[in-house]
Amino acid sequence: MPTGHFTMNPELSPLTLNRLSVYLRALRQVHLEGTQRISSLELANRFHLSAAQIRKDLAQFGELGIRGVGYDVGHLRGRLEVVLGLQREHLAVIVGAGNIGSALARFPGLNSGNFRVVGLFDVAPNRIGVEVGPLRVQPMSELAPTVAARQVELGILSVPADVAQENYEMMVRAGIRAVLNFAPLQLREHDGVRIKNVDLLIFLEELAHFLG
Amino acid sequence: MPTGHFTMNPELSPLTLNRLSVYLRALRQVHLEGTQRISSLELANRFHLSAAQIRKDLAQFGELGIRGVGYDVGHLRGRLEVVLGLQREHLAVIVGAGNIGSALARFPGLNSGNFRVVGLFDVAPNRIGVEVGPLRVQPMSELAPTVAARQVELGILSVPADVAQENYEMMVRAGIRAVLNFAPLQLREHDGVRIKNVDLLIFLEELAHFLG
DNA sequence: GATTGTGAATAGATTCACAGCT
DNA sequence: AGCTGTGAATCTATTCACAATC
Repeated sequence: MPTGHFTMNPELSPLTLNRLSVYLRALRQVHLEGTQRISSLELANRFHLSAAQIRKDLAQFGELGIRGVGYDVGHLRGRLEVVLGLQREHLAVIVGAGNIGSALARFPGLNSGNFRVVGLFDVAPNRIGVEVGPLRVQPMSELAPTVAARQVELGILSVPADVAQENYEMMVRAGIRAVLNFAPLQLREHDGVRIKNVDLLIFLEELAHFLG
Repeated sequence: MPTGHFTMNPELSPLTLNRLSVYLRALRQVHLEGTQRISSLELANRFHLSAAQIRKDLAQFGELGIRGVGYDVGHLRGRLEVVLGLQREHLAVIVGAGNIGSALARFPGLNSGNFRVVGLFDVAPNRIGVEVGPLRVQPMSELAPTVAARQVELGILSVPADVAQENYEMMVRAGIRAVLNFAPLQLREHDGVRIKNVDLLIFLEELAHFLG
């Protein structure tokens, strides 16, 4: 299987990227069950996806499947992990030790496999030092040193909206490379420091629309 | 019928719906600042949106703006609130009083304005009765009575993946109308009980892709 | 003069359907 | 015989550009 080309990102659309994550999750489950091979149709049926779309999505990374047979689960899984940048562990810090930040610090999903939270920061003096799951809340002054020392790539921003922009800027200056933003506002993005917004109210509002 | 046409949902696409929420948030902010009128261009510039798209999105609800002038902020805001089903308060319950569920129960954003959490449920006997913000954790047996008595419409599902489907089914049977799902799996959706998935790991995976 | 609302143009995403491998 | 990979067709979304309106 010639895997020479496409080491450069072929500029995936957000929709495709999202689906690749879904495929990866499905493949990991199938892999755990011991299945060696799976066809696009089986995958589609089991996980309510579109077989044609699975093939189109995957085909852009070369010929990953075997015609007449299907996909090798382990191989495809590995390939998607590389595409999604999950072949190694990524370190993250959380800024904002309120409800959401503290919950995330304790959330096992964020501390197993591909991601690990190595710091939890807050401005409030009365929060500093408090133990939250495996972490202790640290003052903001320790953000930049931590990021530099441990080569932290990801920042999780869980502060109130009115201080979110300045906290984002601090993350940028500290050397963070990408930010997951829980504050309900549109941050002004700095070059090279990508933002992914997670706005719980917007999710609820979308549901509310269907309630009429 | 007070507002004539389009009381029936004109079947908005998820992308449009998402943007309408963003517009509403922007308008609320502008409204608070006391601004009476705003043009699509001003809105676009301030919030990094596309003016043409704002106009196209809004135009499907009739002629909401005034040519040569712009949009009346208060009127447009009200209109979007109706479209998004936010003209009244929606009650919600949380099933799963773990990290995420407890954080959401305490999250002020979910308890002000258009949404109110009126119940927090869990199976674990040692969690029952624990105070979490304004709520006490209740046993699952009280879910259906609560939903029925208070006409709860929204369910927030924050349980582990392996019990998510059965807890979703319980919500459906209890009479919940729409579910925000934090469990990392694809639920089998029942007719009329819409699901919105919020998968934190998928968000991180999308960011990881850009870290290479 | 300014700004909306909109048809036409463009770009993008999904589905179809089948040639080409195994 | 079965399933992938893919060009063509379709569907959807976005942007353009300007006539209609204030």
